[in-house]
Amino acid sequence: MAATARAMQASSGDTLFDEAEESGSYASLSSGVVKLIKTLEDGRQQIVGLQFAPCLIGNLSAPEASVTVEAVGPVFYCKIPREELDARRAENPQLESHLMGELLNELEIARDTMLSLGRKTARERVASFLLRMHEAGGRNASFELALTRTDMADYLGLTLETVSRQLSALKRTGVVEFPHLREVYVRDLARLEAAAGS
Amino acid sequence: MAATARAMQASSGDTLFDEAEESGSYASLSSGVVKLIKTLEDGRQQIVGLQFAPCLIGNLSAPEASVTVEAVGPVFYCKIPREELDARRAENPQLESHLMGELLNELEIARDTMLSLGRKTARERVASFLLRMHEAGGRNASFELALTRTDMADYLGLTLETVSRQLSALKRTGVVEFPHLREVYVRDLARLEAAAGS
DNA sequence: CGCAGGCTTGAGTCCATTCAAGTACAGTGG
DNA sequence: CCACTGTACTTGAATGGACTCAAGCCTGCG
Repeated sequence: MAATARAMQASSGDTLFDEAEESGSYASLSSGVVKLIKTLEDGRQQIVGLQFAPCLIGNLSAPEASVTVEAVGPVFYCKIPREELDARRAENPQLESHLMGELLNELEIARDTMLSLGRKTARERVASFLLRMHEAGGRNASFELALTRTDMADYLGLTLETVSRQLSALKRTGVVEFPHLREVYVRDLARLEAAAGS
Repeated sequence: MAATARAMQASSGDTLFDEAEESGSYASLSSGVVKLIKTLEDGRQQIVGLQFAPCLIGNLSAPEASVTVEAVGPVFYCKIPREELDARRAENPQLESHLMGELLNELEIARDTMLSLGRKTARERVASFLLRMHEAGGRNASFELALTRTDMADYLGLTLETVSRQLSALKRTGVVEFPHLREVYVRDLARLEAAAGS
């Protein structure tokens, strides 16, 4: 992309940006998935966003990140110096409005997640999550989960045991199958949607 | 402000925009508070945002609102036709970047709320909320709550009984006082912060 | 083949919810 | 001025869903 961009890679669990720490660059994710994490002093943590390639990572308004960004599985990305992208944003309204669109989309997802976290049961949260991954995977009956059970728990505001139990229950009742632990096969989409509770 | 803007007012509980419904205008909030609500089919609802005057209300990317917007107490605002504001945005990069800043701020708040909803206890959520209102009110020891217990519950992902119990507990232990139900007096800020758990 | 990390399952506990009274308070009309 | 009414709020008792703690099981990999 940019002349000064630097190609990088990271493996699962590596930190790309640290909460409240300054960073001189953005990152353009070219392949893989990253999670955005917020942590309480005592270690409890919540995944407040997932980003899939291709996308831009980094706080558009300040050099300090407001979340920790970690790779989920292997990740390829390019570092882009702040000054460079900021200069382009200033002179290119089309880029700015594209970024605005992405931002609005993230806000919308964040608010849906707030509804989930605040008002849905464990069953509904897990089912909604499967449904979203199903849609992200082109509505194919079988798809791959990027996240471990622990990450799902941190994303859904549950414990990993609860996530596991809910997945088992969905499997037991014939709604989905798990050919390979991280692979999901949707057997009864209507019932999965019903379980997600909208 | 704009030549074509129309001054309006609404009372507590009135709906300014309806979820998934098209609207030909934005609203510029000149006084009062509004809540952004998402609702599940069975009626459970979650407040996914609060907006305080002065601010702009409305979906910047599409004419359909993604949330229901309701007045919290009496509210004064101006309707601004979509085309008008959109035209200004296109020709005025400074306005656009101001809006971008507001949006980033909302996203940040949404993510903090996700951490609250997903990982904090009832006590911590209620204490954090009081703390945020305390800060919004200029860190004055006593301040007014804009929300009813029911609204607080919908914002914090709790029931109104739980909110009430937590407030009573904070009062009983001498952390805060409630001279007039909606009025809060912070008696021990350090302990309130401790109860908020960061 | 054995280890380690990820996952499942079980038993018991606890925090928030539900259901149910009962209290405070503002507004209204007699 | 005071009873009346409705809304907001508080408090109690019992329930239940998700959590904690604790084994044990897969499975990929060295």
